[in-house]
Amino acid sequence: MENLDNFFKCAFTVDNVIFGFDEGDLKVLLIKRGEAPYEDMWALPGYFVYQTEDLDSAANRVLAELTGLRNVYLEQVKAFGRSDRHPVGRVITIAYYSLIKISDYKINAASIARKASWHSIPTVPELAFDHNDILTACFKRLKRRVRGRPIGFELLPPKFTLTELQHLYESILETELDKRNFRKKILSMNLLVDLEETQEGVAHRPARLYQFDRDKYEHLFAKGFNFEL
Amino acid sequence: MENLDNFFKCAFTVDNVIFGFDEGDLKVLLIKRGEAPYEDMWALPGYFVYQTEDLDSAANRVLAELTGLRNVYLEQVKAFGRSDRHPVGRVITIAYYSLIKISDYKINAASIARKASWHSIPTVPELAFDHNDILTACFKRLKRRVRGRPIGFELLPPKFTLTELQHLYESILETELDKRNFRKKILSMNLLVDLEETQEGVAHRPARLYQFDRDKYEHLFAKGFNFEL
DNA sequence: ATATTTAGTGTATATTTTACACGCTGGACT
DNA sequence: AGTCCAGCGTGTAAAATATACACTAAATAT
Repeated sequence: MENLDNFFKCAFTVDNVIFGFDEGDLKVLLIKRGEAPYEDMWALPGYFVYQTEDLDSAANRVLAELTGLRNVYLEQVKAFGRSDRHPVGRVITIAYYSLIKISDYKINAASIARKASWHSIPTVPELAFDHNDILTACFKRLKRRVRGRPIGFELLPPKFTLTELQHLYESILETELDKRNFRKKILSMNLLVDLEETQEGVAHRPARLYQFDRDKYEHLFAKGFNFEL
Repeated sequence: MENLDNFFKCAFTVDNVIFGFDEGDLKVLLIKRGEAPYEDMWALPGYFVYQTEDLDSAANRVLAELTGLRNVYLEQVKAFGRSDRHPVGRVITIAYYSLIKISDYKINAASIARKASWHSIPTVPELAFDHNDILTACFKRLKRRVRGRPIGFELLPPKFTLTELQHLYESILETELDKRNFRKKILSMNLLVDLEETQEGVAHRPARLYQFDRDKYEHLFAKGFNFEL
């Protein structure tokens, strides 16, 4: 460890599975590759880690470049490093996933240039490199995490209905939930503020709007409270 | 991604948190550094990943070199890559933890040369590099994993008593468990074979010995069964 | 024989999870 | 104005699970 004998020309990248939720569906942002290898295939957004850059910063950078968003939920999942995973050289990638409010996603020059678009999770096509493996690992992590941390709200607009929240959980957990039991449980945590407003412009009885009380959660969490759905 | 512009001289290593269980205590195998940086400090066993080597293979290699053991439980946790984490150059490390039966640990030339020794988790000293962070992350992962997968058995000899098993869980979860409830739960899964043997040479009523039925677990798991303690 | 140490066992209570159906409310349509 | 439609909002009983708890049994040591 004390010398440079074992340093060689190699690279590491970060790949970021960017999740969004829209039209009752969990989606992931993919980009169309414009060059070999894997030209014209869909791939996860990723880029090289600069020499003096922390991994988390690199992941945030990739996210900001593509979506214009900062300070969003971002979590490292693991490293992927099969020695043959990249045809050009030895490239290890560190996989992250992030959760964004799809309505905040800003189409910018980079996202146009890289032909970014949203794909429903259940119908993601074959991806470049080992990106299907990476996506699977990140989705699995999200599935686990969402039950023990109140991160689902990262995917919803600030005001949401309980039905929207339920559909979000159903998409992520890939299961159906009972409406009454879901509401009982989520409301019993007292982390949602009833805004005493209702939806507008819907062709049926409008639902109440709620907001997640982050401060209250942080406070309870510090005292040992555990979110659990 | 298509060219080598972003390749630079760097390195990646694997660091392996090797857990063992002995005398009712969860332990970790540390080595005493023989050279700068961090000379004479305790550190996690780790080494460079060779240019054509998979990450998992490298982690297994580190483990085998030090302990002589192969085919043991090994799980990647995450990458650590603060740009200043290594004083000599840019070194990203991939953290693994492994679970071994401490009685199988073979003291060999490498472990003598690297001055390897076991340390109780609660009293681990300050470590080189960011190795305390790595240890913490791996321990946390183990804590979560051990409740949802039957991996605790990896740390015990093939024949064990229920009290030993309970103490193992107590060390990992850092909590006390109720003897009757623990037994009820673990036995109700029907994954333990009662060997109809008892301990020998103990100065008290000898306990029954059990064995984990791995085949049965695999079979049940394939059918959707979930271990849960 | 008796003291010491750890093994092994069951029940009652509290808590959590699950299953389940109908009236309400607003807009859309005619 | 009346009716239709779609999705909202609500409570209870039964089942399953988790928790709390204390004594007798079996071996060695003295």
